[in-house]
Amino acid sequence: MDQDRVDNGLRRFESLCRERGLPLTVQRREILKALLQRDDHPTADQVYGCVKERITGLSRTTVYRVLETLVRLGVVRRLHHPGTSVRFDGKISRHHHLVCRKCNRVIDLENRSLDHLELSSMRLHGFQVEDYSVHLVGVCADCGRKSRPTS
Amino acid sequence: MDQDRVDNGLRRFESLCRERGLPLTVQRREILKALLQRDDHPTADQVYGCVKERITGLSRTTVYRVLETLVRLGVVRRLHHPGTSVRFDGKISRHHHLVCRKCNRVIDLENRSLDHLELSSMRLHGFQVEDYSVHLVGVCADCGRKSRPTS
DNA sequence: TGCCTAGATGGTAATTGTTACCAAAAAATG
DNA sequence: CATTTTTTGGTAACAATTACCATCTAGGCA
Repeated sequence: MDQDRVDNGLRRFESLCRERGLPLTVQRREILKALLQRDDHPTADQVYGCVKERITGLSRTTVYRVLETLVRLGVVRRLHHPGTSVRFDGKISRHHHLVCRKCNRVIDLENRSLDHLELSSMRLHGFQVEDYSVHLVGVCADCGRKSRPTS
Repeated sequence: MDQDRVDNGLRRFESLCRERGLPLTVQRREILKALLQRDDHPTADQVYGCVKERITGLSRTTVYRVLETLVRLGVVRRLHHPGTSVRFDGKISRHHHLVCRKCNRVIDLENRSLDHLELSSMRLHGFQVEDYSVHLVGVCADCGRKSRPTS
């Protein structure tokens, strides 16, 4: 867990709220904090699971709504894993994903050489690229170990 | 629509079925054919919608099951769009995706310069990469036009 | 060709993830 | 503080997907 990322994220969130006149609620702050403190990509339900201990009476509906708000503010990313449900990621700096086709796990990958792809010369039919990420699909270490026991 | 892709896909599917002792059913063949004939990424329900006309009494459940089987065989890809439900793609050659963050549309992008990223030097923590794709996130031509009417 | 068996299909019911709705509660503003 | 606006909580609705089981079909064999 990276305390700086947590602090910066919260600060950025607070100033964005003031800018747009959005009330700063306990729920929004705690849900964002929980996301920033994690290194994985929890589902809405997993977020609910870990935040409800800090906010008594927290509703699942609120979690969905707040996550949506945070995405709109640009402080959280929505991810679409091969598993099932939508996932959320508090890390908004450019990073890529290792996707295991066996267990469906998605692991973050930070890699400088993938961060600077040359896109300018591409014919994109009027599509304006704002960001990108590379999805590497394959077999993760755990699953690879399982399928070939001794080699 | 690319007749070669359809034919090749069906042939590959049939030999894979024989290899693994999977029965060659009408439903499997028609569902795969429908996917190969399309250029977009339909949901299970959209596949159901266009195949049920050719197979009377086709069940939605079967569509889900067959799509799963086709993915396992490797003749169809499962995609996870920002929209909601899972989508399926009969094109299994390497290609990339333009993802519009406004309308959630996903457009295929074929681009040679993205097809040969240098991955060998990467530290992947034991992850074995089999394939990859680049997701370009931004605003599609239609949505861009809407938000800035005259410029 | 017709029978047999494993495996696939159809249809309904159950489950899961997500959204709609509205009354009650909490922020912001002056 | 009082007011106004927005959010929250909770339930009900909804949509996508899966479980289950009786029926049916493809493929192998006599």
